[in-house]
Amino acid sequence: MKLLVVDDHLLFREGLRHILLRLDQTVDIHECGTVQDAIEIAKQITEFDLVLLDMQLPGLQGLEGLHALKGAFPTSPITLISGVADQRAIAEGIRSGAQGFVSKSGSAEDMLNGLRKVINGEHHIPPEISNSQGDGIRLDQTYHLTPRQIEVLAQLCEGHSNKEIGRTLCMSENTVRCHVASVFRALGAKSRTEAAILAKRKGLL
Amino acid sequence: MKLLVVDDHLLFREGLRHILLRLDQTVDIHECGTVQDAIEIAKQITEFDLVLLDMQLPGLQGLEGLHALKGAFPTSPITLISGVADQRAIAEGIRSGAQGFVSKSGSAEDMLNGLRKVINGEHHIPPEISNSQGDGIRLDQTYHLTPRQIEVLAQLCEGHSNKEIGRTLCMSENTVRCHVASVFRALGAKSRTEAAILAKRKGLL
DNA sequence: CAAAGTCTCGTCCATAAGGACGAGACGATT
DNA sequence: AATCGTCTCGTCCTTATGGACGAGACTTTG
Repeated sequence: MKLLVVDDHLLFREGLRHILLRLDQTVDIHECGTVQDAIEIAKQITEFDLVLLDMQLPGLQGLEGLHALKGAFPTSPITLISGVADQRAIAEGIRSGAQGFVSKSGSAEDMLNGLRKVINGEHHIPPEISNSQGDGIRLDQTYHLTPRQIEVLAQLCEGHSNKEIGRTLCMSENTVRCHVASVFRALGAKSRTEAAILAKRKGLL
Repeated sequence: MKLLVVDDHLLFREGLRHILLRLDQTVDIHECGTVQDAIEIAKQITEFDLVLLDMQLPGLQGLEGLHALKGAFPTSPITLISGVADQRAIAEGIRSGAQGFVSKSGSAEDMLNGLRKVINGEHHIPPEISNSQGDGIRLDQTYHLTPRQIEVLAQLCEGHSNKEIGRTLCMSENTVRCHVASVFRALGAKSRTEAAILAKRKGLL
């Protein structure tokens, strides 16, 4: 069984290797640190039984990385790994063709069960995430922020003024105000300082 | 030998455990996912030979977490772990009393060498980081803030307005402004959002 | 095609924030 | 006793912030 692990943390890959050995004694584990490296590997090996992709990577990252990887390994099932269980990103990942998702925070058993399902051709999403999408029981607030709002929020979190944000993002100060107001509504913040704190605390960037 | 690993990713902890076993066959590894949990552990076990702290954690995070952990284990050497080698954060961590730093991206051998140094009472900073700062980490920037200024800054970091701060600290809004202005001068901040970020980043509270 | 969402920019207005002064009260230091 | 630092509060002023509208252009979705 051929596996590919794409994660920039060597130590994490080493830990993962120990876990993956419990899938099957004959596993053949290939590793790399970036999507770019994975695409290089694709020139030699065109198919894996499973590709594990970290969502936080240098270079091609998140969903972009997923799309690139799908192009490199069109027939291999891809499972996403992430430290932060961002529901929206996961949902979009599945919609973009990922076969499953496992959390870095979960137990080794949870991970192995999920990966076995994916190898068998099923999909896998941790119940605590799919539940909150199904019943609408949102335990931890998933915020809907548009791309532009996130850019503005990022600048705001650096302590920049509306005028400065407008300059760096090439939009009028009025438009910045508009996005800032939307962000405040979305986060329930009363001031930019509060928004910055919430953004950092909730890991919205 | 008693070790404590504070990292929210169970899988990473499991990987780390395999690495740490190579330090010493008799290691007694304790684990938890947050600084809050670590403080709970401190009620039973007050001293470790080494505490490993991830800098990206939910809840108490970064330097704030480090300060809290220093309080819980005042006599135990603390080594920071991070996926991103942020020189500034590392320098401030060392300045705040951490004994060393190891990168998640490094090899297992690098990590073990670093940890051995820390256990032996030395400091450890990866050469690629200390080099780029020249001949070591400079222990600079000590901000002089009066007690009242710190109280105001703490409220400011909660996202409160001058009026609110005045109410909670029993002083006029004018006096709050005065203290805020002093804090800005002391930190070199241009806005309250920037001051809040700096205060959190430098661990001034 | 139509509807919905996003991004853009504008106006008007009230309030908050921030800078630059002065000044009195209080305690500790010299 | 005199000085220094801190805390307190005030005024005057400019700028920044935030809320509440409308409205056109553009893309995506149904």
